[in-house]
Amino acid sequence: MAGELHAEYGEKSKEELDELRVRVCVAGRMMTRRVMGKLSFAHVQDMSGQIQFYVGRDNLPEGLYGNFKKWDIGDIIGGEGVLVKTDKGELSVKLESLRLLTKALRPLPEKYHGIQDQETRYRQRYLDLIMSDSARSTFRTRSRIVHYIRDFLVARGYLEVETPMMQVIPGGAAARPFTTYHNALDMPLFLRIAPELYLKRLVVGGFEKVFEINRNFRNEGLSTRHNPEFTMLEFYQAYAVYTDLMDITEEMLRGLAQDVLGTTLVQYQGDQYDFGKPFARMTVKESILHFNADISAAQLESPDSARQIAQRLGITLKDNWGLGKVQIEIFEKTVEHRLKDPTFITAYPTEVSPLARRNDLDHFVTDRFEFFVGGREIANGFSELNDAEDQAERFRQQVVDKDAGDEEAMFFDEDYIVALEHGMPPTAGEGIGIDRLVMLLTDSASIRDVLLFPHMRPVAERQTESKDGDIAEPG
RNA sequence: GGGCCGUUAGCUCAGUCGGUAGAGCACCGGACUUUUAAUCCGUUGGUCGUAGGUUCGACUCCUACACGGCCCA
Repeated sequence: MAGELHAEYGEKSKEELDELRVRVCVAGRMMTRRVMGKLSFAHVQDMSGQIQFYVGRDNLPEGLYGNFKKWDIGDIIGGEGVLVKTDKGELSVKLESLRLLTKALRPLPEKYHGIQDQETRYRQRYLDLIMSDSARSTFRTRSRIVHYIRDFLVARGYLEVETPMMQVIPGGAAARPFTTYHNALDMPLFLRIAPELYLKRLVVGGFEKVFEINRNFRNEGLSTRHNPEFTMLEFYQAYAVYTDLMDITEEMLRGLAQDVLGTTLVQYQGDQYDFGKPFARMTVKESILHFNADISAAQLESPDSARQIAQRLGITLKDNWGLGKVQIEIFEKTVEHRLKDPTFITAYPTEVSPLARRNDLDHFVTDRFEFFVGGREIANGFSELNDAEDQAERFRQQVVDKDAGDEEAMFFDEDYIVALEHGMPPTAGEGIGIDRLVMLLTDSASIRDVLLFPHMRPVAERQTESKDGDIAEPG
């Protein structure tokens, strides 16, 4: 592999290499070619990097050099020869044999500027990967992030599991699902919006530490932060509370940044966030007061004045919204985008947390947190609601909201209630959006830059596609 | 859903006041035994996103639509 050759022999001098006579065999895509009569140079790229081929006519079998000159940039070629240093000091393979392995029928993008068109980069990702170091690097980093998280959890005794992607009742989040249909069973099915309720069934079953890294599907618009399918980590731990998960999250993200970036200083879109320092922690209410000097605690706790504040902020209120929902709207409007440094926000209203356990001292809020960095939500976790009767009541409220027109409200999941009735130990669980985490750690502005194949609207059908004789033009 | 910007050769981009389209790279032919976006000479390459409209004449002006990007909800 090209990269390995550079690592092992890159520092050797011309003379040392001549003495060693290292024979190598390298294959890859021809990225550049410089023909100077009877001698040519070409760069060949494989997964590990590039290496230069030194192609001399007189070193190759009769006639081969003439063929080589006919091949194109983009062709896949394989060569065998000895390692040398050129006069300019570049490690190269002085070829003694050379083969065309795969012919490229279409040319590569322009070599100097690369692909400038975002659309081409997304629609033809293979070209982006051929041409762009930074694209390759982003997806390597993504893989490394997922591996780190998996190792981190497995090392702490969590069991990796897979739960249904197709669900009879989509649950575990507030979102519109995709629907599909099972012909043999003659019934509708939903692509999952979250694995949460299944993972908690596993905790009921005695798998006390479980996690899943997999795709969720939400039927929403597309944006620089939203793709219809995206990757989520969810993990659950019995006999833990939400503050335990905050500690684990902090440890994991700090170690992750160190592993992936080599530092705990995260550079994102011109800003820098220090994952080495303890993460800030404050409640929803505290954060609203902190960022809104003109709002008092008393105003925030009175339904009437809270609604007035929301209206003043331009929030369109709905009649069935309670105080908790109004507070969260104020939070999202005035606080969320300002949470630049790593921050845990806690004490989310029960009204907007239908799966979270109520706080023992204040039933208005739950033992829940969300984690923010760079003004974006990265994680959401809480002590799980394991009281079957309370959960049933919360589902009933969701159904009321759904009937009132809230398409993101949850369904009543009777089967899940039955599971809870069998007894779920006190448990804390958390979800982390992998794509947003990858964006953060790869300094990517759009979620499309961290998805190999982001969802794109199909290009319009070409009318000129079939021109074989369906319309007879007068000759 | 709203606003702004973009769509011209395979790729990256120019295109003046409305007068039938240019460059570099790639491709094709030629020269060249130490190049690094190699260089030099020559050639080839176009439904100007789509459909209408205005005009003697539209890449250019107008309208609608498609796709994409960014911002906002």
